[in-house]
Amino acid sequence: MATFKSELVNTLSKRGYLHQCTDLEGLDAKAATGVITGYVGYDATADSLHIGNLVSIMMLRRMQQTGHRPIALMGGGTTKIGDPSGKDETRTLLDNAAINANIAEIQKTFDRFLSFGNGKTDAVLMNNADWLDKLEYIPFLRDIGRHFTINRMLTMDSVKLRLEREQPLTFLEFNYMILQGYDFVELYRRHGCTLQMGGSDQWGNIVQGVDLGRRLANTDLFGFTSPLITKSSGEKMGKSVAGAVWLNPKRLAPYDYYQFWRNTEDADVGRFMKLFTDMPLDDIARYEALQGAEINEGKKKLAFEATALLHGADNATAAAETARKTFEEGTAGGDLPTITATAAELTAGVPVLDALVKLTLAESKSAARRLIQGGGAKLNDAKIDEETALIRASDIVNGAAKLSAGKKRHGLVKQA
RNA sequence: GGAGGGGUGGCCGAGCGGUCAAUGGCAGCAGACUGUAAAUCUGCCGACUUCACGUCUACGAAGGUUCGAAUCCUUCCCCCUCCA
Repeated sequence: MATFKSELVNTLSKRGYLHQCTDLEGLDAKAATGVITGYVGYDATADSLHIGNLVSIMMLRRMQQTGHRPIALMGGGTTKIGDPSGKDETRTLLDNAAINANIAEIQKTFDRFLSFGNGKTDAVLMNNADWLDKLEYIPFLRDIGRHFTINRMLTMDSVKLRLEREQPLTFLEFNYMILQGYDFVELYRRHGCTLQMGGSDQWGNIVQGVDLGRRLANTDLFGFTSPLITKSSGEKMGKSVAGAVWLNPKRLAPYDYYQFWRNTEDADVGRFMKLFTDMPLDDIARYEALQGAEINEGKKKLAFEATALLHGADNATAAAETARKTFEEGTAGGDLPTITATAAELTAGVPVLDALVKLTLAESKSAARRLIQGGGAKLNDAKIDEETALIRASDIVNGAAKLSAGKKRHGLVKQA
């Protein structure tokens, strides 16, 4: 692997973030001699970012770690349009209040990965609604629209694929890339931002911004994309036993986040350590050398480090301890989902079916029945054979009865 | 505006008067094997309950024909292609 002059490009390259760059040598040279301001844009369509955003968040973190200034750009304005990339359907549009509420939540996530402030390398959070909302149609068309040709836009994957698949693409969405390109120039003007990063699916949009910078501001901007991170088995990342892998703890508990990483495929451990933790490369190399069941040690380390970054070391420790008790001791860890029952309810017996549903171990009572019929439900690690089984006071051992759906999903029933 | 084609369960996609809650694939859940891995094999996979080939809700929407429709007819909505 080539060695670069700048710590930034070196790090990005060695840790596996590099997919494409508009001018890698140019970026490297610039980063070697001064502070670069770079940004990544994020949708505000939900109140939480998810695992798919994490690579780019880490890229911003790497920028700061190597002495540069990251900008997290919230798409308060572009969210009102909807990015057509990779989608066949027009997104539901959100109103201002919902978007702003989402941004407030997402900001908390960035606080964990970046240090914000007014210093030279302090991170900045921007919202493109600040300039996009004020745009006037005719002046915008004349100043910006003139630099975009339909011919070119039609060749962009986001547009081309939609058209090839004979799916409708509204004019509204067609404008998305123009606005994203304009964002880049706006950030350049306001903050001297010269680098836009993103996932490989953003390449087209990013290049448009780089071009626009040349035409509009006569300056050289840089674009940098990361590869699409998939599991070694070829699947997309992004499912935990609890559903989507959200970064907001309100949506996904630290314990479940830990478990997501704990269940990483063997072949991915080293790669994910480089991307998603701050572990030194030589440390990672030692874990990569492990074989067979020993790889589990690497997965624990990965899970701990990744969880500690997002949720703090305390939460990571608690999650690791719960996982250890649950899977290695076979007892019940404190971080598992919990419901309570009164003494009277326990005397009468709490139906297992209800408890499974309440603990979200089953989606419905019917699903709970099927789970039991399929032999996947356990009470205190003993298979439940009867759908009518009850949880009684005598099932509460050490303060809780453990209900399980399969080997990995557990919940506790405690006495109120 | 004209002429064709199409809207089916989370997705893709069969069905084209009964045996259809609807073939198949993907995704998902569980079991076996394991190392809380992958691969593989097996079962489940609309909801509800008294678990039973029971009830309810479903094949764009609303009506109609029929003993009986996702399948036929009418009107409406939406999408695609070609023409103007």
